[in-house]
Amino acid sequence: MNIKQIAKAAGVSVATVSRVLNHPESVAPKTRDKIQKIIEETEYKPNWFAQGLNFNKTRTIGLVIPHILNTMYMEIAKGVEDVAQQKGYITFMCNVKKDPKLEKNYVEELILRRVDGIILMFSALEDKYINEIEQHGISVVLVGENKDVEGRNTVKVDCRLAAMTMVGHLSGNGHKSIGMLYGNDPEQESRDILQGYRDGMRAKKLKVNEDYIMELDNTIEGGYLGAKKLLVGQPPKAIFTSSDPIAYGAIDAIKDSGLRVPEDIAVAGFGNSRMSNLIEPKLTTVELPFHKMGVYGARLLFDLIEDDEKNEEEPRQITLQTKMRIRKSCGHKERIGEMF
Amino acid sequence: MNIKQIAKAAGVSVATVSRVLNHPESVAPKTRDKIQKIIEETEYKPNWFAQGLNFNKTRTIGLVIPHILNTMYMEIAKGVEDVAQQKGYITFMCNVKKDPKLEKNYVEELILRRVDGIILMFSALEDKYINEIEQHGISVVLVGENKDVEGRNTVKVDCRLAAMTMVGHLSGNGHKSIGMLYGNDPEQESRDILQGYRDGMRAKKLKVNEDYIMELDNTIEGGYLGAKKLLVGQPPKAIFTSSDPIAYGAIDAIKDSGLRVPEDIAVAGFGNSRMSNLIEPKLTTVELPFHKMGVYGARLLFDLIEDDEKNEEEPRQITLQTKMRIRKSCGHKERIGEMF
DNA sequence: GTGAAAGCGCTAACAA
DNA sequence: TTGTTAGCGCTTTCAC
Repeated sequence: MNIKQIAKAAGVSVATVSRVLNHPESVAPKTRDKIQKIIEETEYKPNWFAQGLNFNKTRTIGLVIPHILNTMYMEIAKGVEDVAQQKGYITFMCNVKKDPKLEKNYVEELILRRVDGIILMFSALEDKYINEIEQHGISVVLVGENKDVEGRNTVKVDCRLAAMTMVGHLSGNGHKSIGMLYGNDPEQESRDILQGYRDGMRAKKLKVNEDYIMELDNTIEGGYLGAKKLLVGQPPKAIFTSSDPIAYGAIDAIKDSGLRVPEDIAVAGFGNSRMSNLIEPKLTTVELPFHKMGVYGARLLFDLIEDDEKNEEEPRQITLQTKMRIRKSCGHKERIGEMF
Repeated sequence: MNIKQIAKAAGVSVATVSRVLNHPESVAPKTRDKIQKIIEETEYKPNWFAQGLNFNKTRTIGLVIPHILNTMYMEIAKGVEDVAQQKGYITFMCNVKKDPKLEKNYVEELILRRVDGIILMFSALEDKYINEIEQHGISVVLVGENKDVEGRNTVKVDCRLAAMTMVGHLSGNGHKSIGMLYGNDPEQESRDILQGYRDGMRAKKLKVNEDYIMELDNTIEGGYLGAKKLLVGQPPKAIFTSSDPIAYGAIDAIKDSGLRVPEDIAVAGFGNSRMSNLIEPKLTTVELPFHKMGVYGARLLFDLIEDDEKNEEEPRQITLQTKMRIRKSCGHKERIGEMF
């Protein structure tokens, strides 16, 4: 079923049908009704390619996700998708599996498919490459990027401050020697957390023992192995980790060594993933506003897409704040439940 | 940059450029090389809409996901995407949030965008509607659907058998009164598990106490509340649940009541989600081959897409088997670790 | 081996 | 208010 057949059936020209589709007010009510009726009856839908060829708009956005099996990322994705859907856009979710080459491939596909905008989540893409995307007339928003990118639209979280606060909290619980297990990924975020840890220690005038700082895989296994190393000799009284999975691994390792959490060693994580109040003991952690990041990122993107002038304006950098989730694992003296 | 400019730069007609793109062997090597060089230099990429208008193929598939925050679904999605990506296809992941109306909307968008095929995961779509999709020349594969659909290409899991086996295992551990908490969703799967439970009880000649069977929300909270109800009066010695989250909730409830798992009440789940070997006690559960479901589903779909004859053949129904994950929560007498 | 031109389905400028 | 037609960028048939 194409526009020609509709026109024929209605006894009008294709132009009139096209008008009914795009500027219905410019068609005589009688003609319009007649055509609309036929369109409904036949369930005619304009050919998407033909429309694209004329409009060069697709009502489609691309969302580049580091890894779809990671619920944190998917919460951001949901935020993006919630907004997109409400706007009547459809979203290409690309699982780049933390592979920069794959990410590039996907972005090229997105450009090819003429998406109206792209949201890059914790992207590994070089700056000049992002420029290339924009040269194709595609708006770009970076979400969850903590790198100091200038001249870009970004949504980020102040991880350094969050880490500082958590160290302050651990110190407030009486812990003086605090170890730090941080992941190698997402790179910038981990670095910021590490920096926050150092800043927090300094703020509380605590001595940083470099042997207590360890870089490892951002996985449960990574946390397990890292904590095991920390446990030989004189372990710290508290361990702060740059992600919840690392904390789970650490807790497992501590238990396996016959020690108790938090009595012997306190643990605090970062991310507030779903299971953090399921494990024993429930995990004290930093809650990141994942869904919100997606929502804000998407709104920013649609602002750019729908309002061309916005593209000329100064890029916006939105910074979101975190929340502390005080549970049992950090050895808080009064169990006050969850703190907001 | 378009084909005309390339043609001009090479001093040939657009037809020749098009030939180099689509049937390079039909062009004189000298001309071909020259054109190819220009194409590379200019990084020319054919306009996707124009190509679509001619080919009516998009190298794109649609994947309809019940909910992207559920890791199980995303594991299936990853399986699909792994295959798609390897085939050079890009995947539209649609998060339908278990809303049939939204699902329909999304499918319509996919049809509009002329995807080459659609994979429906635990779909709520009516049969006649799936027929409509196929009438648009789009191949459809159902994944994770246990409903008895005839004449469709499907990949499913034998949940009934898995549930039977698990009941057998619990019985083998000496439990005679076994309760069943089953979710209301995914509908068919839950029903199959319930059926497997009944069949398993019968096979072991155990009496089914209808008060021990309860339908509830497939969430941690649902499991918690359901188990609480079971705990008043004379509770069963073992609880089997139709999903891991329900089991987590149940374990939490049992602990909260001052009872121990598995000493007082054993628990077994279904699904083997990530955290099931993190919680205390580690959860005995049924592992579903999620990733495999996605891979097989995608392969089936690409068979249909790439080989038109296959569409005429008898639809294929692939049934995958599950694995038992025996851990601590079921009170297995000899702690043999995980059984495969 | 290559070019001219028709056609894919649609939109919009221009004419009537 | 409506119709005619060029054009969007490409593929392919038909001549040469």
